[in-house]
Amino acid sequence: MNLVEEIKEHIKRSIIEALKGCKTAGKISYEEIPDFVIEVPREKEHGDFASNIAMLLAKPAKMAPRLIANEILASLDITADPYIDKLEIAGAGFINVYLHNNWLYKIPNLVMELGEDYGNNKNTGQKIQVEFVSANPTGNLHMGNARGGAIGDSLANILKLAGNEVEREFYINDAGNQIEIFALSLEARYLQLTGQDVVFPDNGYAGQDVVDTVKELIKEHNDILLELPAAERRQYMVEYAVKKKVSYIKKTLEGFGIYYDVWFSEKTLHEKNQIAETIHLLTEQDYTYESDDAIWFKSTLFGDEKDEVLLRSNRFPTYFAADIAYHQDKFERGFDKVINIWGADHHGHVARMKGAVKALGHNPDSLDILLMQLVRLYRGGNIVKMSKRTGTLVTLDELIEEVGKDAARFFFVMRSPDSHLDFDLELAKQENQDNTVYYVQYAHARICSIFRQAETANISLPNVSGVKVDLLKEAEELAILRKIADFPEEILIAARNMAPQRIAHYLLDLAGLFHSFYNSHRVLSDDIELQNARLVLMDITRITLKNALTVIGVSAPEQM
RNA sequence: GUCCCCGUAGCUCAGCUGGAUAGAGCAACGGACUUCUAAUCCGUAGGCCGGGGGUUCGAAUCCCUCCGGGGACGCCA
Repeated sequence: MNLVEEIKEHIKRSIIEALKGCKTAGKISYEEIPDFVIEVPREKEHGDFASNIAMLLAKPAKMAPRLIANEILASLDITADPYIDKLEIAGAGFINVYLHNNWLYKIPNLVMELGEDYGNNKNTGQKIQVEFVSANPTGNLHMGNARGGAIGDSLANILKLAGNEVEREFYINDAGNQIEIFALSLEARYLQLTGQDVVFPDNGYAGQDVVDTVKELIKEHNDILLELPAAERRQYMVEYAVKKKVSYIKKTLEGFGIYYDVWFSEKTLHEKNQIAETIHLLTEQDYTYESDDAIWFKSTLFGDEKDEVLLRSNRFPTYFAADIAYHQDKFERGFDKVINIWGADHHGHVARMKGAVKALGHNPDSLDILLMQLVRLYRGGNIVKMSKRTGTLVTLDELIEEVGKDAARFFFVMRSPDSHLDFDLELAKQENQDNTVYYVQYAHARICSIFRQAETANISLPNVSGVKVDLLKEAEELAILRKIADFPEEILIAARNMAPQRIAHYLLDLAGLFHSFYNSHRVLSDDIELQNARLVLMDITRITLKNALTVIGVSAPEQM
């Protein structure tokens, strides 16, 4: 249920009706009605909504915008209109729409009725998959994964509220080159730990966590390892380590409030021969060729700068080949839209991935890739170079430990995915007190406190149906109602633009309006009817804050 | 060299499908607690939206170009 959208549609329909009337009467001549908007003006003095129709129609109708607006208003009868109170022409030809306040008084009932579902929009029938984080199971999660996690999970929540069926998926890169290197790293550590003098591979995973994993392995299964031939031992170790890493990743992400529907193993693509089949499909369409002993995809046909290797000269598939097979699998599973959250360092991969999707006969627009700029980590003003291979990184676990889940998620999601992010851990810790997430959480806690206070005085939340909500006439009260009314619309915009940061900013706005209200008016008072109306206002504010916080994975504490 | 992202208040960043007088937090300055949590509020100050050109009735927003910062360009993933 989205009241704002409903009213916008109502205004739009009314204007279109009026225009048609004008055309029939010969007052305005036009071929087609341009795609105009009903928007919320920045300035409150410009009404509740405004439309730009007259300006857009000026050229085709060969008429001054203000004259067009005049004609529209003249043929628009609003005397019995359920929402519109007043219309006026302003500026270059804007039509400003003023509503009766009564539409805002529908909000309390609506929010109370929907509760935690408030914010939900009507079903689109679309099935969307969001794939995010998908970190290699060869090491710990780092800051970039943390940002991807915060953005991906929030976006999935937003898309759900926007009326879509949503699935979250984690792609486990448990095959290919880096797994080979991982295996060699494990083996080297194993041999070192059992007293042999071996050189650690140059490009190996040097992190302490690899050593720890091997130590655990030795402790649990050394008897098996001793018996196995080298190649089988390596295989055994890597399977053990990947399993450990995946379960660690899962646990850490759950600690960050992220739960996946599907954990998809790259290895299964190899095992089920899906990569070969996909390459075969491309070859059938004549999109591949052989050169230098390798098999290439003609990605230049799809706007890429150069062709890409699918099968190396050693006949091992590249990561790209596996990824094409993976996307083929996704589309075969029937998603209307597939969204990937990638680090910006993968941007070169976008054009050829879309090309491959198109080559396979799918609409490339049904694949959306949200590129997220990388996180640079600082500690006390000094940049920290992060590398899994050298083992110098700050893990997501450490981040949660140092900064806290709520602050970290809010921080990541507050900024646009497009913006480069410098994260100074020292600063984040120091700023803990001033962190904006607490401003929002405090608003929620304060409302809960009012209800605790009420309870000690034996005052309880009245049933909304018996409450005179039209007693809420103060500017601060109306502003809160208006903001709450906007929530479902805000979800739609955030979904359309894949912009989770909008929800964080919405929360700051709503919390700010609440704090202003709190400082100028009292909820609990001798005026029982007004008190009841305000208790309802507080409760729907609390519900909306909580729902929006839930969207971005931040908790709504009852006390602080 | 080619491609991607960014450049908005002292700092960190918002700004929707182009819309009317440019927004928030922090920092600065001045105020507000006998009353539901002062982790709050109210007020003041702070801007050539990197520069230039173009499209448009209208540009922070779209296009071109230049400057500055970051990143990607492998039979790695």
